[in-house]
Amino acid sequence: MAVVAQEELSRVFAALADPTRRAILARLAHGEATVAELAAPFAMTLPAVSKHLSVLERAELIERGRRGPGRPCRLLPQRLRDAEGWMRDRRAFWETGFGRIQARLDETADEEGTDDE
Amino acid sequence: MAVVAQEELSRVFAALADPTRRAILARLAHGEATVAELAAPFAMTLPAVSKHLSVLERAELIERGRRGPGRPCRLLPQRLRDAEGWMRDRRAFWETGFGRIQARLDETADEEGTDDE
DNA sequence: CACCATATTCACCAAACGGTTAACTTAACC
DNA sequence: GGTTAAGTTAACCGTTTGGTGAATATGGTG
Repeated sequence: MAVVAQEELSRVFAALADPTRRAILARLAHGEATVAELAAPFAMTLPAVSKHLSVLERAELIERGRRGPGRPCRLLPQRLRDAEGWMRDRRAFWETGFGRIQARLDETADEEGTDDE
Repeated sequence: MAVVAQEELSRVFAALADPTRRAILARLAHGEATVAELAAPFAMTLPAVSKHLSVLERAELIERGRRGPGRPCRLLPQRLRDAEGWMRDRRAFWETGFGRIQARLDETADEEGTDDE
C-alpha cells in the first residue's frame, strides 16, 4: 500500500514549499546540473543555493555526486511520487462516500478548468 | 493550462508540510466537522488547532462557515489538485527526454520495499 | 606541487513557525 | 437577557528557516 513515513512526507512538502527549490527541481527535470548552473538564475549567493540543495537532498528529492567543483545534482523521482500518492489518496476519499456531495458542489461552484482524471 | 501562482503553491505545500494539518485534511476528506471535533485526536490546545485551520484556510485547502460555536469546516479540492498537477508536470518532464534513462535506473534500483511506514 | 574556480561550513541575523496561557467574542439555549 | 460552551485573538517563548559574508575544503589543471 506504499505507506510513507509521516516525517519523510513532511520533509518533502516542506522542501516543495519554497519557490527557489521548486525552480531548481524544474530545472533538474531537464537533466543533471552543477551547483553553479543551478544557482545562475537566482539573485542570491552560492551558500544560499547550497543550503537549498541540502534541503532537497535531506528530503530525498535529489541526489548529488562527488563533493568538490562541478558536483553533479540529479532528480530522484520516488519521493515526488510518494507525495503525489498521498494527495491522490485524499482525493479518492473525498470523492467517494460522505464527502461526495460536497465535492460535486465545489466543482460546480468554482468552474475553472478543473482537470480531473 | 491552469498555471498556478507561485505564492499559492508555496502556501499549499507549506500547509501540507505539517503532520497535524495533513491529519486534519484526512479527517475532513470523510466529511465536514467542527473545530472541537477536529481537535479531539490531538494532544494540543484549541488555539493551536485553530491556528492550523487558519493556515489551511489561507492556503485555500479548507473553507469555514459562520464564526462561533459549532463552526463548520470543509475541504476545498482545487488547491490540492493544483499541487498534484505541479508534481505531475515535473514528472512528465523528467520521464521524457534527458531525464529518462535516470528515471529507469531509479525505478529498477528502488524495486524492493523502499517505502517503509 | 601550486593555483584556481567550485562548493561547503561557520557564525550570525531577522523573520516565521508551532506551541502555550489568558483574555475576549460569538452564538445558542434556558 | 444572562449563562455557558465553542472559537478566536493577543502576547509571549523557544526553535527553525532563509539569507548574508568570511573562512575553509575539494578537486582538476598548468
